[in-house]
Amino acid sequence: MERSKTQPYHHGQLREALVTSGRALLEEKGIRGFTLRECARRAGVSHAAPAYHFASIDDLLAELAARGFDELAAAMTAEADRVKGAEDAATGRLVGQGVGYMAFAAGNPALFQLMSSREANRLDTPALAAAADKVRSLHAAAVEAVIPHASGEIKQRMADFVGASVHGFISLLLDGQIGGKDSSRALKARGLSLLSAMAETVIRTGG
Amino acid sequence: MERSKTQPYHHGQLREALVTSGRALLEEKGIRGFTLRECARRAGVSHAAPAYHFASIDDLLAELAARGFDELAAAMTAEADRVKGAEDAATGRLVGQGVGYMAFAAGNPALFQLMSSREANRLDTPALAAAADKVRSLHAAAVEAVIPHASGEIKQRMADFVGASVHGFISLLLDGQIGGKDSSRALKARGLSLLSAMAETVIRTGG
DNA sequence: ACCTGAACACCGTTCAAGT
DNA sequence: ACCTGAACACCGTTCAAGT
Repeated sequence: MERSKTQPYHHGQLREALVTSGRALLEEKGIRGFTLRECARRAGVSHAAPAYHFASIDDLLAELAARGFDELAAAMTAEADRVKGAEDAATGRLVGQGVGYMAFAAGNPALFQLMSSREANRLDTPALAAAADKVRSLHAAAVEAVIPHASGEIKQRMADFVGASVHGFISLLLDGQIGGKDSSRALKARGLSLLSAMAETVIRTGG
Repeated sequence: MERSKTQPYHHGQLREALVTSGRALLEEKGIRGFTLRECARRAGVSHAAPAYHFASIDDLLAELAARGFDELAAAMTAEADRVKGAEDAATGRLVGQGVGYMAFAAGNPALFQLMSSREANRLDTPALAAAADKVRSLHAAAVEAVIPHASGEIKQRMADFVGASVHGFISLLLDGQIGGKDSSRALKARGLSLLSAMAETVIRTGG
């Protein structure tokens, strides 16, 4: 196979290129349509090339999931920072993080589903575990700030509650099990309504 | 290929046999390890045989998901009936349905994940849509009974809330994102605690 | 009508060989 | 060190042929 100067034998950035093409492919085709050979094709290399950078297809998926959790945590923090200055700062952050969580999931539905799948969890690389943990601690910290004087047990149960409400709502929405024919605006309102009911429960239970 | 009398050329019950072997395979290997050829193998037929009963592998998965929703609805109803006679009957049913939901998911994790996946939703057969709708209406009916005098909007939002809390908690638990090292008993307690906080929120918001 | 076996175009992974 | 091309054992789907 002949090669031009713009297509050297060594790619140089193949790992990153595979992550990029993989992420796009995941959103296009979904988890069941995701193939390593197509990732390689889009990165312009042979189907055997990825093996040097990823031990297996699951290894690439784990990397995508880990980066997804990093982005999710960043989206939560960014949205919480954006809305600070509302009535109660702590409650604002709790709700803001929920908004950031939902916005990330809505913008990256297939990646989010991968992150929420048992297969992603099964092959837990340290990077994946650490990234997922970051998201949990953000929820816990926001709850802590809202109900600082509650018992540890109450705090943990409210963290469960917050994580479950936020994750459950956006998951059901993306699966099409909530609000089939509602407009995007109406769905956002339903999401915000849920987050505010959630925040009230935290305040009432822990205060 | 020679054939004994116990292995006739025509299977007779192949559709049901494929559903049975498919469901077992799904739980064993997970969604990514699920193959039509292995289903056929376990049912004792050639790999081409399933094509007569299911148009594609997605068609079989849709059937598994639809039956899963039927079972899920039955599990919710059964558990709600079992606990009736508690303090408040309506609240007991609301919580009981949540317990039934979580128990089904915990007992059939891979099937539950399939039911909660975008791919299951994408190829929406009428049977699948109807079965999924049943679960939603059970949540809605339980909320209705707890807060009969609330507005339609409040009722819908509380139904969102109930669906999200229950689904989110068990999903995060099965993904390993909640209570990694907790015992089974401790996890059940956390689930019940979440359900009771959820019920209180419904009563307070809608009453 | 229902099922088989061969065929086709895929797939993940491995590995000698190339650069 | 990084990548290729061939090879292997799979896979979903199709289709002529068998019962």
